[in-house]
Amino acid sequence: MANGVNKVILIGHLGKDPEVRHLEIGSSVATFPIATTESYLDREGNKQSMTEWHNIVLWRGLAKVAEQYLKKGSKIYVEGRLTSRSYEKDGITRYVTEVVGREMLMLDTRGDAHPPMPEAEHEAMKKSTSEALPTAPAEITGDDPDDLPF
Amino acid sequence: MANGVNKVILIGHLGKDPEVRHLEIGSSVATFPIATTESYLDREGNKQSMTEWHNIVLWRGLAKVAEQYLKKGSKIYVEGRLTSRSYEKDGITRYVTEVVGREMLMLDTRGDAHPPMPEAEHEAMKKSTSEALPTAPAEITGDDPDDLPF
Amino acid sequence: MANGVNKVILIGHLGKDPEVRHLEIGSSVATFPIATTESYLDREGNKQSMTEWHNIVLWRGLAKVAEQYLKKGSKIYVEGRLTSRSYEKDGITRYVTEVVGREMLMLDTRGDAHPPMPEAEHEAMKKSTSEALPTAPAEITGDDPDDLPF
Amino acid sequence: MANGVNKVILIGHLGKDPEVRHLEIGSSVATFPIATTESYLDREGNKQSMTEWHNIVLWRGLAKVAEQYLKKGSKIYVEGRLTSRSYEKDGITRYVTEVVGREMLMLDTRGDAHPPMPEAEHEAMKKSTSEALPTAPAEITGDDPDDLPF
DNA sequence: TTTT
DNA sequence: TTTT
Repeated sequence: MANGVNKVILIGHLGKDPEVRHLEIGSSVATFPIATTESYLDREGNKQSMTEWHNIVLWRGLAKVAEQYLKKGSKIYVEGRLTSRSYEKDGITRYVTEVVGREMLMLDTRGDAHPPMPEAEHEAMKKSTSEALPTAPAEITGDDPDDLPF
Repeated sequence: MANGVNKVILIGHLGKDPEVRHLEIGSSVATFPIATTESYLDREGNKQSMTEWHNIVLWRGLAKVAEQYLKKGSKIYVEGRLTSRSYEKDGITRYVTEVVGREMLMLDTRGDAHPPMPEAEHEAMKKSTSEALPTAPAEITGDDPDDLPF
Repeated sequence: MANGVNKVILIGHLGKDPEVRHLEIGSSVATFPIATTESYLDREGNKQSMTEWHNIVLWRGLAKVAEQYLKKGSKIYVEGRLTSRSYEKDGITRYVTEVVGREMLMLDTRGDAHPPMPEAEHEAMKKSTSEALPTAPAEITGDDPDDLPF
Repeated sequence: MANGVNKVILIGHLGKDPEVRHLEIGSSVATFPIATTESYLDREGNKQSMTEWHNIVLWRGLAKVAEQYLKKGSKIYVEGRLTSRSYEKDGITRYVTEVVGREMLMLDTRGDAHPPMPEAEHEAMKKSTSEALPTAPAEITGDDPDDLPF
């Protein structure tokens, strides 16, 4: 039952170029690691930093943006959900935890090429018509159910 | 340009019953205040608490859930976006800041009636078909563009 | 370099009672799994749900609250950071991803006992003295202004 | 009762240079507006964007960083809490909603000067000593363990 | 291994 | 009043 919340928010740098796979279905998926580094001062007042690595998975539109615009070193914001899965390797069950991105922002202000349109996960928001009503919602919806590969 | 993030996460209690309006278009909107209370110990070790009031706005499916299941005192989780708007009253321009909810969870564990189905903003997630691939995305998409009034 | 963000927000239920260890240093640590369940409707309109399991780690004050008040089935909100670590087992390097909680809220509205004081991670908030100033900050600080490095 | 959550996460650009006040107490406060812009495609496939303006308030160390490094146009990440307050002006009670920042990150990758040390709100993190234990916490604490009430 |  |  939807009585749960599963939300991850990260800002970090890609540790590698994205690996992108184009699926028969017409969908795409990009995977890459990002490092998030938080700094602090230790007891002696020395600067310390904590770096964590995260496996990021982006689907569809976000995968395509990743393929075209992200590379090792790129700085991004990702909002998504935590997932874990297991797989067999050498007869041993191994576990991987990944962050599946729902939103992604590129944070490099370099004069690089830019995506034609910022992306939420293969989605486009609709124009709202709220007039004198309370603030209209920021819908994020699909334009056409047919472009949803599921 | 979609280089921005605007996210609010609240857990609090309704200060009043929701006011719900059913719009001609077939859509609905619910508004109500919630109080979020954070506690802390002051310098003397006394317990202090900080309460803030927030104007919540829910549209469509979430408005209907609010109408049916929320009332003064209900405890909820809301994730949404901050918006501000102005209006004239007595010849004076006034400003209101509201939180437009994208997701809402009811947190009362009382034996009350429950919504038939948890709601993201008038949306239903689609079944994903990811097989042996990296963790599949948790899509939140509209089932039918026609039920979107904007 | 503190140019990173690493934030996780979860609402879910404990899959087991917390395991608590009291360390020589006088500190405590509690660990337990929680399940977050998100629901959605698939293409055929059937209800589907996605459950993910997360390893939660709570330190100090939060560990003590967990020890006293949490048990299998308890519903909680946790805000924290994602961390991964490796360990050897049977000559194989294994990886674990955990969520180290910075804030925790108990969400059970049952008539159970409650913690005497809500806890942020071994912190107490200060009374603020802001009067006619912009909204006072919700400080989370140590007890002694002298240990504030700015 | 700490049964509440009040969290705001924004990424946007400063609309003006920060206004900084240095208080007698030795503290500082910076205020400035930021715009968050989210983009989307409307039904006709035209690009639309939604911009919201937010009043940001930063205290102490964060105020000093703002004073030194932020200016009109700067891009930042802010995590904080929503607050509202009222004031009288021309005999009329007016309301303001502000976001009091707990964490701030500068997101400009321009070759500008950088703050000596990233800042959380007047806090310094401790070096953790967790070794063979579960992932150590990313403490944000005062400098003196004795001021930890647990 | 949780919950509705 | 910002930015791309």
